[in-house]
Amino acid sequence: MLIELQENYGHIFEEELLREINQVGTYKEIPAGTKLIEIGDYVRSMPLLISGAIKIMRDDTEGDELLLYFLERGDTCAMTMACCMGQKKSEIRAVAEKDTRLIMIPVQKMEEWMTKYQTWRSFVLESYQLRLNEMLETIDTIAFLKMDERLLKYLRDKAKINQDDCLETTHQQIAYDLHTSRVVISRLLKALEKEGKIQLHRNHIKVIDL
Amino acid sequence: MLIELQENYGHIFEEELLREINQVGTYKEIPAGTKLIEIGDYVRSMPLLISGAIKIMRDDTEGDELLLYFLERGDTCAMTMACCMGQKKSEIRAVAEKDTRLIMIPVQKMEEWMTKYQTWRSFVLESYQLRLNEMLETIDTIAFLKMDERLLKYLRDKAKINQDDCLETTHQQIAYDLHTSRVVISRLLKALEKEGKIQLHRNHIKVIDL
DNA sequence: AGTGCATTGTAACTATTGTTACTGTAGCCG
DNA sequence: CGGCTACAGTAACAATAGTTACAATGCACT
Repeated sequence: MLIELQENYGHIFEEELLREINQVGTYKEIPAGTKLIEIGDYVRSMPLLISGAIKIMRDDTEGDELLLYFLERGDTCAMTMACCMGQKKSEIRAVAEKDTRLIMIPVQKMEEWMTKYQTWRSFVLESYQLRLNEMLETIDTIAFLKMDERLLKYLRDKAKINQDDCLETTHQQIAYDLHTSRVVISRLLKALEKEGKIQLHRNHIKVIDL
Repeated sequence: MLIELQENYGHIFEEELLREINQVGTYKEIPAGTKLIEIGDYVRSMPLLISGAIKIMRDDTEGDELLLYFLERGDTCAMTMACCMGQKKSEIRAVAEKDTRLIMIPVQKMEEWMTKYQTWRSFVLESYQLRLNEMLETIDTIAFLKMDERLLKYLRDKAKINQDDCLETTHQQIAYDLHTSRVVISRLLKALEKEGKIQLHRNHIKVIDL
């Protein structure tokens, strides 16, 4: 674990903090599709991502859901921090988008380090800033874009996160992420295929030119 | 200024910090309607609200705009902090919703205090958490609610913020805040009036029962 | 090979929201 | 007073998104 820590966080944390993380953190390998946090969960530790990607979703009580953003290597979940510190229930759902490796840090430590390490403070603050900006971008997307543009952006983002032109997903899954219906997605995907931007197959979509 | 500081922030900040704020902060009275921050501005100080309310808007380059949330007494603007710390341009626009009194703190101090005062650290972190949750609520609203429900929520929020059943605004202004067209708002307001929930007048709306 | 299920394609229709266009009216100002 | 402007009411229509219903196809499993 120490080597992976060095590689991914060596440039931002000092030696001593890295050693502490190594001591109290729990290394985990998460297979794609695993649910990490459910809405209403009490969260007692925060993740530091080593590799892979995590999808953060918002759900409401009616079964509506919506993709908020992805977390990647070097990211942590500001929402989770907010929950930990505030002793609140989680407002979001987290699902591994790909096979993911991460280190879990217990809440107590993360508060302790806030006083102890300048670099940790900066990291936490910067994470909040990043997340606020991601949330802004999400708001832009749903407020200002039409469904066809949102779908395009979704496909682009997904291809980038997975570093793969071939997206393994179903129309229904996309519909859930964008909070619309399967039929609408099928319709728009078909239009994109006719424009030559993608190729549709069962259970996967090949990105040609977005 | 010290008295107002005591009243509004006395219970969260220690004496010494209050004195420092009193020294370096600039007290300002802002009349309703004043534009505080425009998108693209470089921000070099953060506000601590004493009284009144500030409306935070998101704009894009096409002239689209959308109300994000209101700031009230005891609040500060996490977006602004994010800008200050990151030396970035503002992503949002801030306009005084009512006559507002606030204290402006220069960036350098706010960073210095992060190391020096435990209470300041907590305040900053808590502000980020509050703002993240406001953003989540905003996302819920635009993603899951229809325009008539969004309008209802808007009227409720506005009445609460202004502590007044009589909202001084125009249909066009509401349309801007909700990012839709004036005609749509007029239509929906008329429906609410028929349901007996509001009374429409020129330049103001009387809230009866929401 | 045949059954069953998940996935996709498509048509037809409805609902919601956005647009255009025109009218009326209140209030301000010369 | 007359004219200007901002605000509000409304109809008619267009565009977008959501819904229902059903057919077709691919794949896993027996």
